[in-house]
Amino acid sequence: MTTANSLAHGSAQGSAQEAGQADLGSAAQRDRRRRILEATIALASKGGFDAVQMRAVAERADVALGTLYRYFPSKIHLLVSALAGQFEQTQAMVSRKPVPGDTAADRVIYVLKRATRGMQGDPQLTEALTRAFMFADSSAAHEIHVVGMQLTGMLNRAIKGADYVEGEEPSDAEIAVARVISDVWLSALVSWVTGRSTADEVADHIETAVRLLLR
Amino acid sequence: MTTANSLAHGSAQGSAQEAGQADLGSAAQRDRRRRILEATIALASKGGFDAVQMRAVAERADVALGTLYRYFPSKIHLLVSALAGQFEQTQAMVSRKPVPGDTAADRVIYVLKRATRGMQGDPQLTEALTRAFMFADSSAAHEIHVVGMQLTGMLNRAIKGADYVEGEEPSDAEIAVARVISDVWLSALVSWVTGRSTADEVADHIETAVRLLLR
DNA sequence: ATTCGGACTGGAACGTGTTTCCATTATGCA
DNA sequence: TGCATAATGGAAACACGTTCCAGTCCGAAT
Repeated sequence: MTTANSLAHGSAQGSAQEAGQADLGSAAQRDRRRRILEATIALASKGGFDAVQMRAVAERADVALGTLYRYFPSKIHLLVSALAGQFEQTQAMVSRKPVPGDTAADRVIYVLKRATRGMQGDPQLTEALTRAFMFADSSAAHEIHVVGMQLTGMLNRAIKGADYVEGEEPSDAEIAVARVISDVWLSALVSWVTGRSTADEVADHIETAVRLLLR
Repeated sequence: MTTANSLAHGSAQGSAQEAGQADLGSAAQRDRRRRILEATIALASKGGFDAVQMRAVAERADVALGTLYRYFPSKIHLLVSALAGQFEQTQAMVSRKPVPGDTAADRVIYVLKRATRGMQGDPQLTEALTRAFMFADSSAAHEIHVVGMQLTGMLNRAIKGADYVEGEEPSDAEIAVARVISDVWLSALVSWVTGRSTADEVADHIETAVRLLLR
């Protein structure tokens, strides 16, 4: 019996099947949650972080402001959850076929460039999600951890390439490399989002870093 | 407890231009600026990002709110400028003697661990400055760039060790490595600030990354 | 000394994230 | 079916970053 409000964040817990989202009790609740995240993405996509205003999200999702806050305890939680959702979606698409490339470096670069291009295709959305991720404080540690795991998981799959096996644990060295790469990727994303780097510079920087790390 | 305040390069006085920050004309103005940054550090040190409230800073610095905004156009600008000041101070202390260590990796690790320990000694201040840095948008691009340069400059000096020469430009490869390392350091700092990593994990992660990059 | 222009003060006011409260509506259980 | 409880809607209120304005102070030019 989930006590009262386990519906808050959409993450792990209940075990359950369904890889990602939380299992909300009723279909109506699942639907509200979906509408909220949908509205969040739509507003972020149109106007970035500042355009994701809680009143606007609530109105667009057709829920009361108080309800929105019951589902997501802050704007940051909301946006980071949305980021996790987007990631999951991307991962589902990517993980259908093995990553192309002959070396680990090639595969990682392929994956990252693809992801980067995807994000650059919707700059406002990327700005909103990235800034939320970076601004998050410890109260959103759990949501952030979920995203971090998605990211390093994706990288580990790319590093292993065809040798990748579902349950297999990566070695410590592999984990370390994946973490460093995701650090670089996030920093690069931030610098792009804040207008300090161009898309090309981001791509170059990531490629350089990966080749330094996977040699 | 870093309680900074000697960030104004003492000379600058008379008239001239002085490379660094805009040097405000009158002594009273320089003093206001100093008081503001001092108040910012004090409040941040006591209660972190949230405690740096613009009204509180203004009151503590004994200036009107409007004046505070004339000196620093937003809370983010204020905090990132404070960060630059702290950095400058650290650098001034560190740059007196050459960095110890036989290899580039050792020197870089030495410098980063020292800096990291310094920041961990005042967690609230670090949280405030780090989150401001990460949340900054393009309007603070200039302030951020200053900090980035300080950081990569510090790293380049550590990489070169005794061979370091003031005016000499680092090679592209060196710049790339320094940037990757600073990316890792910032990410590690963020994860520590948000409670996702312990201080030891941060130290380990940085050491691992540096050894991967400088081998 | 007077005047002029810009900087400073004090305070009100606005926007948006967040909290709070209560009436109303769903939901599940006996 | 009727009731107890939880969830939701609706709206006001609060907190803090930010903006604005009217009046005051100060130094420089006349």
